[in-house]
Parts: sequence; C-alpha cells; structure tokens
Amino acid sequence: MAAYPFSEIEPKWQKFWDENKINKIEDDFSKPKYYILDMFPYPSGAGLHIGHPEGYTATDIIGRYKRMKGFNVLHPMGYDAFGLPTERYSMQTGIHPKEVTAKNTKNFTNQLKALGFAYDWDRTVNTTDESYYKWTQWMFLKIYNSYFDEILQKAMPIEFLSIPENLVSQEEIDAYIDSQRLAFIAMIPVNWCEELGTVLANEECDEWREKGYTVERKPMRQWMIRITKYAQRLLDDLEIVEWPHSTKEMQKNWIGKSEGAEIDFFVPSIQKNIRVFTTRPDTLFGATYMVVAPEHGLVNELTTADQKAAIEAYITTSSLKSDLERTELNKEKSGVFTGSYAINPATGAEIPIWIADYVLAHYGTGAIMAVPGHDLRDNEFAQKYSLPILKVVENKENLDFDVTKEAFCEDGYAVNSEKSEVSINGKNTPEAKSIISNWLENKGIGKKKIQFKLRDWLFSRQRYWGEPMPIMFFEDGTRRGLDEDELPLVLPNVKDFKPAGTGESPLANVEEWVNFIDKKTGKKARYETNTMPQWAGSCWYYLRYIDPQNPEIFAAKDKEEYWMGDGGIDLYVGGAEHAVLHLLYARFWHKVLFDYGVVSTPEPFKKLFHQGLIMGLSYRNKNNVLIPNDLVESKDGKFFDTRNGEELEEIVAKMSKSLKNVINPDDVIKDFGADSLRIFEMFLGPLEASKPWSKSGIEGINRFLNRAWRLIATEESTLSDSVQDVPMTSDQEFALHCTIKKIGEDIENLSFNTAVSQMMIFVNEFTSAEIKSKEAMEKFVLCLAPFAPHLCEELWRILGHTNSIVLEKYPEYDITKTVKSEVEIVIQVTSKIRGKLIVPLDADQSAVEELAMKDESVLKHLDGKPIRKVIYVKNKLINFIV
RNA sequence: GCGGUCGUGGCGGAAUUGGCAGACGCGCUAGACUUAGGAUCUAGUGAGGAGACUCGUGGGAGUUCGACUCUCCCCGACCGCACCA
Repeated sequence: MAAYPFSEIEPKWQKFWDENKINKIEDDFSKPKYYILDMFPYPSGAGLHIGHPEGYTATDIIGRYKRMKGFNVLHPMGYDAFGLPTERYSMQTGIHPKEVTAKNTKNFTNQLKALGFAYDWDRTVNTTDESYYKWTQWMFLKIYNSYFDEILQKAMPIEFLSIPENLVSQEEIDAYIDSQRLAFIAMIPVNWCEELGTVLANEECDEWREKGYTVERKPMRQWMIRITKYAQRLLDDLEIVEWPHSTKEMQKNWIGKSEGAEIDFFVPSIQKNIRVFTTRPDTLFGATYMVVAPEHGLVNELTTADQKAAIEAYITTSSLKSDLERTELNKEKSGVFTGSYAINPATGAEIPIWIADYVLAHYGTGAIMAVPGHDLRDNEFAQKYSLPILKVVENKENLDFDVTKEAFCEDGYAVNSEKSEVSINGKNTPEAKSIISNWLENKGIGKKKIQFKLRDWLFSRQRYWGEPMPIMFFEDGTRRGLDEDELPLVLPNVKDFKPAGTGESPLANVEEWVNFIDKKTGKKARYETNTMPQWAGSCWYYLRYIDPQNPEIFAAKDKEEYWMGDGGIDLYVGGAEHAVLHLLYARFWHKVLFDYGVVSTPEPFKKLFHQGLIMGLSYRNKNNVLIPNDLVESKDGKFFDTRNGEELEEIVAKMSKSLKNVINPDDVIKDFGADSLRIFEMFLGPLEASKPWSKSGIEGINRFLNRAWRLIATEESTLSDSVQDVPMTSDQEFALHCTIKKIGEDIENLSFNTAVSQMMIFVNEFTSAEIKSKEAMEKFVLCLAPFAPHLCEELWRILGHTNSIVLEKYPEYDITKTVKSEVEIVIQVTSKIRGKLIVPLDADQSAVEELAMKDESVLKHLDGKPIRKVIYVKNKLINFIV
C-alpha cells in the first residue's frame, strides 16, 4: 500500500503559508499574548543537526496550539551568527565571514522551513546585522556609562556619581569615575592562545586544548563587566522565575554566596594588617597559622631574607600552572613559610605566615586564617608541615574526636575559646559566630561580610568577527564612548583575518579604520580594537524580535510592555548547557535595562525548560572500545564487529562523526517527511530526557501517520467514502473527547510523548469502524494539526474546508463524554485481586458489595472467613479484609 | 569531595491526593491477503507454571488493608561544580 504523499504536500503547504503570510504576527494588543522562545542557533557550516528540531518542534506545537486557543503568539527565530568558527573558516578559505554567515543562515533557514515551523520570517534577527548590533553597542554603552548605586542596589547614570571631595585634579576625577563604571578596563591574567591570537573564556580552554592548541595564563589589558554588583539580585530573583530546580541550583552555586567575617591579622614586622575572609569566625581561637596566595600583594614584604629563594621558586612554579592544573584532582598541597609572623587577635599568639597555592588569589581577600582542627584543607596542610592543630569546636556526638588526625568541620559548641575580653566557650556554633563577629567589630579589627564566588565578566575578545566596542581613545590618555547618533560603529571590511600578532585583534591592522580624527572633539583618536564576546548578542535578542525593524529604539515601549507583560517570556526552551553562562549574562543584561526603565520586567524568562539531548546508538567491545557503526553488523538482535566477529554491546552515546552514528534531518525528511520527524522527536520520550534515536521508531511513526491518512483519504487524495455524517458510538465519542482533552492538557504540560500516544489510541479506535463520523475526523485533524501541520492542512482541504487549518480554533470537549457510564472495578480479598466487576459509574458501596459477593473466585478466597473490614474506593476497587 | 537529576519488560517509555504495574510505540511470534513481502490487516507478547496460582518497578528495611508512588539505609547511572576558606 502506498504511503501518504508527504513529499508532495509538505513543500506545497510550506509555499502556501509563506505566500499567504499565514504565520505573520500582528501587534494586536487586544488579544492575550503568548511569547514562546527558542534559543537561537549558531549557523554553523554543518547545518541543522537532529537535536535542533526537538526543542523547536516542541515550541512550534505549543505556539500553534496557543494560537488555536485564541492567543496572539510570538514565536520567532533568528541567528547568533558572530563567533570564532566562522572566523577560523574565513582565515583558512579567505572567504569573508559576512559571506560565510549569509550562506550558512540561508541554509539554516531553508532547513527550518522544510520542517514546517510557523515562524514569522519577517521578524527574524541576526546578531551580525549592523541594524542589530547597533543596539548591542547601545546597551554596552548604557553599561559603560553607569555605576552601581549600593544604596539603591541598581545601575545609575555615571553623571549622578558623587565624586569624593578629596579628588581635585580632572585626572584623579576621571580615574575615579572610570573605577566606578560597570564596564571597565583591567590588567588581569587571562587564558591566552597564541595560535588563535585571542583570549579564551575558562570554559573554552579545554575545547581548544583538546584540538591541540596551547593555552597559557598571561596578564593582559581587558574589558570587564561588573556583573558581581548584581550578585545578590541575580540570586534573589531566582525565586520569582519558574525554572528547573537543577538550573536554579547551578546558578546559585555559581553565584556562590557565603556569609562570614573579614578579620585583620596584625604583622608586627611590617606594621601592616593581613585581612582574611572566613565563614567560621567562631574558630578564631584555633587559627594556628595563616596562608596567603602566591599572588598576594604583601608576599614580598612578608618574605624574610633567608626564605626569599624558596618563596620565589614557589611563586614561579605556581604561576606556570593554569587554573585548571592548580586545581587538578586531589593533588597534594604544597607551600612555603614566608619567615614572618602575625598576631592572632583572639589568643595574642604569634602564628607563622605561609604561602600556598591552595589559597586562591581571586576569592575573598586572597589570604586565610588556617584553622586546621576544623577545616579539611588546613588540616591536611598542617599535618604535612607539622603545624599545631587545636580543638576549638566540640563534636557533641563524639567528645573524643581527635582533630589532629581529621578535621571536624560541622557545627558543635565552642571550647578552648576564652580570654579576658571575650569567651564563647560552651556556645553553639551560630551563637559563637555572632559573638565573635560583634567583638571584632567593636574592636575595629573585623566585620561581618558577605562574599560571592561570582567573578566579573571578561568581556573582550581579540577577534574580528564580533561587535566592535564603541569606545575611542585620545592621545592624551582620555577616552569617550560613542554617542547614540554615532552608532552603529560598523566593522570595517577587511581581507585578512589573522590576529595582529601583538595581542590585539585583526582590527588593529586596519589602519584607515582604527586611527581617525574624532569629528566631535577634533582630536586624534583610535578605536578600541577588541570586540565583544559571542554572549553579548544573545543577551537581548528576545527583545529585538518584539520590534525587529525599529530604527529609533531596540523595541518600542508599548510593544515591549505587551509582549514581555506578565513576568516576561512565557516559555523559553533550550539546552541545559546554557544553564549558567548565557542565562546568567542575559539576566544581568536585562536587569541593567530594567534599572533604566527600558524594559518592564526584572527577569526576562519567566518559565524555562531544557530539552534533553538526542543520542545515537554505538557499540563497544569487551575492552570498552567504541566501534564506529559502519563496522558493526547485527544478527538476531545481537551485534558483531565485522572485522573479527567479536560480539559487541549496544550502548547509547552522543552522536559524533567518528562513531558514524550521526542522523541528518534532511535525510529523515526525505525518507519519512517533516511531520514524521516532528512527531517522532516528540514521541521518543519526555522532552527533558536524553534519549536515543531509533531507526525503527521513526518507521512506526510514519506508519501511524499513514493510518491516520487512510482513515480519511483515499490513495487519490480524495475524501474516503467511509467518512460520513453519522453519529458516533459511545466508545468513539469517549475516544474523541478524551483525545481533545488529553492532547490539550499534555501540550500545556509539555508531555508531548503521551499526547502522541493518545492520537494513536484514537486512530486505533476508529480504524476498525467501517463508517467514520466526519465530525470526529475533523476534530481529530484539528488536534493533530499542531504536531503534523502539513498532513493536517491537506486533510482539512480533503474534508472540504477552504481556510487554512492554522487559523482554526482548537476543538472543545464535553467533560461528561470523557467518562464512561460503566466502569470496571477490582475486587480484592485482603488486597489481592480476585475478580473484576462492571458496575455503573459512581455505584454505591452496598450494591457493589452485593455483586462482588457473588463472584466465585472471591467466595473461594473469602472461604467463609469473617470479614473484618471493607474498603471501597468509588470507581476503583472494593477490598474485603479477612 | 559537594550540589542536582534519575533507576519500571528484549528496547523507548506510561501510570504517583498511595488503589488493576507495563498505556502507546519498537521488536518478536502466529495467522490473513498476496506471484512476492522489508507493504497492509488480525491476534498474541513481563517472568515462572499444564493449571489454580505465584513472583515482579536497582537492593534492603519501614508505614499502610494496599507502595513504582511515602519514610530511612545501601548500590548504580548521568549532569554540573570542584582547594570558594
């Protein structure tokens, strides 16, 4: 039997939707809105992979369903097109990144259109368009021209910054202003890759190292963004969004708030304090030594003559290590004594000061008080270097706990913590913390302190293919950000994308662009040659979809308020790999805009959902070696290596070129059609789960769509004679109304796999009927339409309609028809099933009991024993306890 | 090590105010139609047992008339972070 003609009808309706602007979105403020967003793709040369259609189909189904329910739905698509892979490709081929990007986006667009997604392509955005990155630059300047007001806890225009009175010279004032900006220049150690000629983000290093590149630590001039100022708000506002628990936890951990105290330790030999941060001020009496990071500013002063050689050697060794190497698994701690001593402010004792790279320069103050009795790391270090270990916290459960062998890090109560001025002996840990903190504060040698792990955002890249930073520098060392009327600062057209070789981007080589006379000041000027990271453009793209062509502003206020109303984007779907960085940067960016009142919500993404990965199947032998799929043959459900006949185990593995298990969406569309691909990806399993692709699974889905087609249409694509205006049987009515109800509910809950199985149940129910109710067929096609839009558009015409099914309403169901008039209930004897009974819906207990008592098997198991108790659950079961 | 998610047939997975475990699909078995079937249709399909029945949701305990679902302990898988003082 012939398959339904998907290869004809799919392109036909795609063209129809395009030409008739069926997916056009109007800013009709009278309708309730629904804004549903996908994470936009990076248009790589490889094209769409099989994972893309998963999340995109899910949102397409919801968008189409919501539209059928009367919502004005914004479901846009665009491209995150700046990025290193394109630039690398250009360096190798000499083809300009702009051309590469245009070609790749065109290819992506064609592939997305072939999947039948209902995007309004007039609303598409591309981060590399001048008219787009003009606003990325505009927003960067907003950040640059802001300081963070600690009292208001928000960004304020830099003009409002109050200048300390002791600053008089313009130079000092400018320096102060620059030191307060939310975007600033700093010399910091970065991950520099010489061959790529650029810095890399920490999370990018591994990837490039694996490809054989060398990445080293090196201090360089970089743009930073003070995201740390927003740490508390980024943490607090996680409470107001509906996000996956795990993602919220990851962001919380990343922000890493900890409460404790800063304490000054006096060093008599240099007459200076070393400030430490600790979360356990209650253990101050147990601080028997101090450790400062090798990069700490006081190391030179602290180092005595006889320790100098050892300290310098240690510093050299640790500076050669990258962050990653320094933290490599459970490596043994090392350190060197500086020769100096500090005074423990609680005990008055002289304690040695060491340097060790287990103390991180960038966290806290870069120095710690070491309490080896009650900190695992300090304990390990103290044991290794025979430093004294004191017990100052008692373990209630085990009074004999020996802290010289193992640290006790939990709460307990304080011991050996007493002097004339203060005592915390006998106090529990929280109380002891508070008493010590207050005492320190009164003495002026410490204060309570909240510390975050979050670090400032390294915002510059030494690349060509990114947004130019809209900043110019003058010869006198001053600089200015561009004004709005000077934007966009357009990337110059260059032929050579190789790095400048000076640690600057290729832009530094573009003499005619980089050096110029500033029209506004008449001064000789030079543009910043760094560009922005890829994250920048993706921080706000969801706002541009709202008003993509607007030349005056990134989005008109009324449109922004409408589409972002009710707490922001109604649903954002994308991979969990962006759980921290993209989602944290975008939240930060949005909050700055919120502080300026140009967006109306404190958070951009009200509800977030991560789709799982689509995996491939792979095979491994007894030595755990993965065998590429083209070297595997299957026989009787078992798998063998074609080279030596060795039996292999089938496992689920990420799709990869080397394993030859990559599925190409174009091939699937060619073989089974876009509708089959869409539904199959939904049917694989729960959207959030990772699940393996299955060749026979998609055949099953294709079979299902063929069955659905044959229910209504003939081989000649006309209405089947068996579809007539006839009443439904009660079973058919039940199936139809359950289907309408369940599919609607499942879409709302993102349970697409169970929605698809309900459709199969419907088709199974009606397949056996010789005559099918036309009404049932029409309502079913409407339910199926969000999932299989091409097939349903065609069936809708076959059923005699002339309007596009996209514009139809989702059918209503009758709740009374979703319950059967008779139900089967289970008879149990002492909780074991002994019989079944058909009774009217909501039958009362006595009637059921009477009927149940007639059941042979029940009587046999009751065996005349006295019934102790009867449990009756209406419409479910009756249970006799004997 | 810390944080999180999750363990159900041969496979993907359903089912939780606690109430028939395995919906739906794949695969498999048998049959029908057919020159043919890798198309289509029909029936069957957790395990054991001839059967009445018994066992069964990673393992062990507990609560309950009743546990995939709730509690405790253990084991395993995956993801994230990783000397954060």
